[in-house]
Amino acid sequence: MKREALTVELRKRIEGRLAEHGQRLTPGRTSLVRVLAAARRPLTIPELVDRDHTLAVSSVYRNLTALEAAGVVRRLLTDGEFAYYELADDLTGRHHHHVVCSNCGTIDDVEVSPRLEQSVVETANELARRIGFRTERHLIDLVGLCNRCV
Amino acid sequence: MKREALTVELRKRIEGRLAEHGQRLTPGRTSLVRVLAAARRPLTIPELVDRDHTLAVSSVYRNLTALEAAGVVRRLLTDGEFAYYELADDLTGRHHHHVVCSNCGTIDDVEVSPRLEQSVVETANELARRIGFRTERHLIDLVGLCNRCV
DNA sequence: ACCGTACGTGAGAATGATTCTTGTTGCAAC
DNA sequence: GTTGCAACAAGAATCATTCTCACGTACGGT
Repeated sequence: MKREALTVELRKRIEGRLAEHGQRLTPGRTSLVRVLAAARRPLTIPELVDRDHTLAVSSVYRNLTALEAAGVVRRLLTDGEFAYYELADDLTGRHHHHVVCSNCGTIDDVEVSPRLEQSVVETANELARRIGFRTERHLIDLVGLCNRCV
Repeated sequence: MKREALTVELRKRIEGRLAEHGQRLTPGRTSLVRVLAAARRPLTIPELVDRDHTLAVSSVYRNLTALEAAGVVRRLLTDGEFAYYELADDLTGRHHHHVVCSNCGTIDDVEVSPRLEQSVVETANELARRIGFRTERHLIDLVGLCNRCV
């Protein structure tokens, strides 16, 4: 298995966020971030363990929870049997959404048009006025058939 | 507990969809649809059982699965402990999305601007051309704080 | 450098939402 | 009325996730 080191800058930013929550960037957490960064799409816990057999399942769950609390990773909303995890947008610098295949269940990253993003922001503002909802983030998933399943 | 009958038309359409899948609209299923129609927001299984104590938990799970396969109800993507269910958009005639409170977990229905819907359709078309993904439906969730939790 | 404390770890047990199993009931068609 | 099949209820089984616990390890004060 190829193990590219994280860039120094990325490591520093992650350490900072964990420190704000009184947590450290340990080897196990570093491995998780490395695997997630290499994948470029959300992964399930079994997929994470498959890609790095030094990871212990119980520690993966615990560390993903800690990383999520620190805003380093995000757990996706899914209805499948496994939870999916990915690096936070603001760490990768790639704000993105997902296409979910309703046949094989695979999730892939996609970036969408600025026009769509702008429409979402306008909608969030309108809802704040109308029902007092304060939007923190949004989620756009396109559900359908991937090119392999069509 | 107030039990409004379903409109004759709605009942007919649901019976039709179930029939296409070799299933019947039984009393248990009718109760589920009635409770969901009255709620006007997605409900969890415990909430469903709370609102109609004649429902048996195991039957609720089975019947919701059958109703979902027939396209009568939809199971939402969530990361909480319970699954949420709602009536399908094309039965209620109200295409809508959701605002999810990140504090209390409540999910409410919202309708969004035609401009936003149009942007999503354009994005779906572009993805079909670019990566061969055939979009069947989309999902827009705004995650943040509801007016009670702000 | 040396501890003490607190956090991190990994293996396995416990939890609990969901699904499966079993035996029974009720409708429909002949 | 009887045969066949879907639907039913209750409880057991499943299995992703969380918890427990005993051990290891890094940091801070001295």
